[in-house]
Amino acid sequence: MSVKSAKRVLEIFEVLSHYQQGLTIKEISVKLEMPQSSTFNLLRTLKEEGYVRQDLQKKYRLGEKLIPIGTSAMESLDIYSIGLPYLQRLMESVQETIFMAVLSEDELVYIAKIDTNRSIRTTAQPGYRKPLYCTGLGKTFLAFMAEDNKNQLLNQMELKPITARTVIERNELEKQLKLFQKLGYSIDDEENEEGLYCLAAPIYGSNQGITAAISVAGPKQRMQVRTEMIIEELKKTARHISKGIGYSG
Amino acid sequence: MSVKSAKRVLEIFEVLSHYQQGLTIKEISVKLEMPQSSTFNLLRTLKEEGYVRQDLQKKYRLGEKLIPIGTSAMESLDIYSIGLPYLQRLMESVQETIFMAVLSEDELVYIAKIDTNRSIRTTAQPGYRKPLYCTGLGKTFLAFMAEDNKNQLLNQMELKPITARTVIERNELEKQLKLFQKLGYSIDDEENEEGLYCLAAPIYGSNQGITAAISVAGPKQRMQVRTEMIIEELKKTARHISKGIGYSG
DNA sequence: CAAATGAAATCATATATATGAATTAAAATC
DNA sequence: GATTTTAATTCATATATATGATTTCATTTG
Repeated sequence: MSVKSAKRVLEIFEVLSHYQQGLTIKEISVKLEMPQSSTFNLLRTLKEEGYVRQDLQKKYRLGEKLIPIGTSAMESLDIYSIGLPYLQRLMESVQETIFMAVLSEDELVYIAKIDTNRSIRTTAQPGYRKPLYCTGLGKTFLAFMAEDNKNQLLNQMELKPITARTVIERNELEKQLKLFQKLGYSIDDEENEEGLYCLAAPIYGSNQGITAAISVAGPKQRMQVRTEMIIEELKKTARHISKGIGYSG
Repeated sequence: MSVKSAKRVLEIFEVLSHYQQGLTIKEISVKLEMPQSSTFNLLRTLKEEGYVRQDLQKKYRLGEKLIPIGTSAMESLDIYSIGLPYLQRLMESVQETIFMAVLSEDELVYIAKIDTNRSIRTTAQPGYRKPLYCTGLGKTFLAFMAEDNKNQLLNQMELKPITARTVIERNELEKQLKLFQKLGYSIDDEENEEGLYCLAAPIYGSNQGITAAISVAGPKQRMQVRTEMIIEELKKTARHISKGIGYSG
């Protein structure tokens, strides 16, 4: 049996993370379907400990204690410290922005972004979440994870259009995933941000499964004239990092 | 009354954030002085929800769910989004690294770092914690917070030497704080990192108290030849941000 | 390979928490 | 500024959880 109030604490964190402008007790209790009095007690505890705070309008927001906890969670990933130096070198050789992400339930979480001096506009940042179906990194997870895991995720996934090019047909998406599997890398052709073209590859860990994904992202045109070279460097880097974190396949 | 298992969840997060290499159930239960069976139940719940995970050696570590939560906590601070553009301009005018931090219990938490192209070596990063007594930002909090609050913090604070110049005498520290109060800014002269000189100033919020602190950090020599100009820009920026977040003093 | 350590799981019951109802406080509306 | 609406808080008790003891299983260490 799971501990009810422990689970509720997590649910409160989760919902508050989606409402950075804060929520009232009522709003939280309605959204999480729990009695106001219980919500009140939990929030009081969390507030006492600095894990939530109340803003000027008395609305509850996430507290500052969670900031170093999140950073620490990121750094406790072996892939993080082992991967960074490789990503730096990848950036230098391809001269485009590099991302690394891990899977968190049905979303990806960015854990690194290596900027170039010729910077690009992108909403992705370390610590941000994005859906799987519309990003190069996300499609990499889907393409290279276990078949049944993939199907389970796809079944509960809503394919909302983000840009004009977002793939919103499940069949089309599955066809792509099969292709990526064969190619050993994934492509995101402005499916998530206008003008942004990404190439992404899987990183495997000691459990022999996909553990993370890395990508090279840049303006479509600049990327396309060097696709071959970028893919080669990308896949090489992914192999090196995989080996570095214990993959032996 | 606070909710026991909710509080324990937070204690688990806290202790795991200090042991990025992971802890066993036993270690956690000993450190937090709670029964193993209770610890087991809580960890099972946290693991089910992705807030902790077990590494290859089965040790518990913070889970990936906490990463976006921490980022969101940072962004939910009004000072964050309001302050950043000002910090960017400050960096451009002084051409040194800029930091911003908030207070979290008895520590400071960095929430921004604006790099220059002439970069410096520093261990400080957004999301990291540092003690108050040995940093420019920390001493700013101590100097500009309410007197009784300061004394309470100083009483429970151990002044460990970090570098050769760290102030480890309480009297000496209090003398400094009084001086900083008068000056309107604080100085960290290699007290936390060799070679690093910082000037820091308080940011006040709508509650009329210190809400955050910002600093300019750079190599001692480079900083000292321009101290006056830097202090002027620093204080100007702090005033602007304070006004921006609702200070009316 | 024996011994020790640690993890996982189960259980009955003492203890802590969650709950709905009631009360108070705050905000919105007339 | 009275009235209504909505949110926050308190409280007694039904309900859920935490606990220590115990067992099993797995892994590590000597």
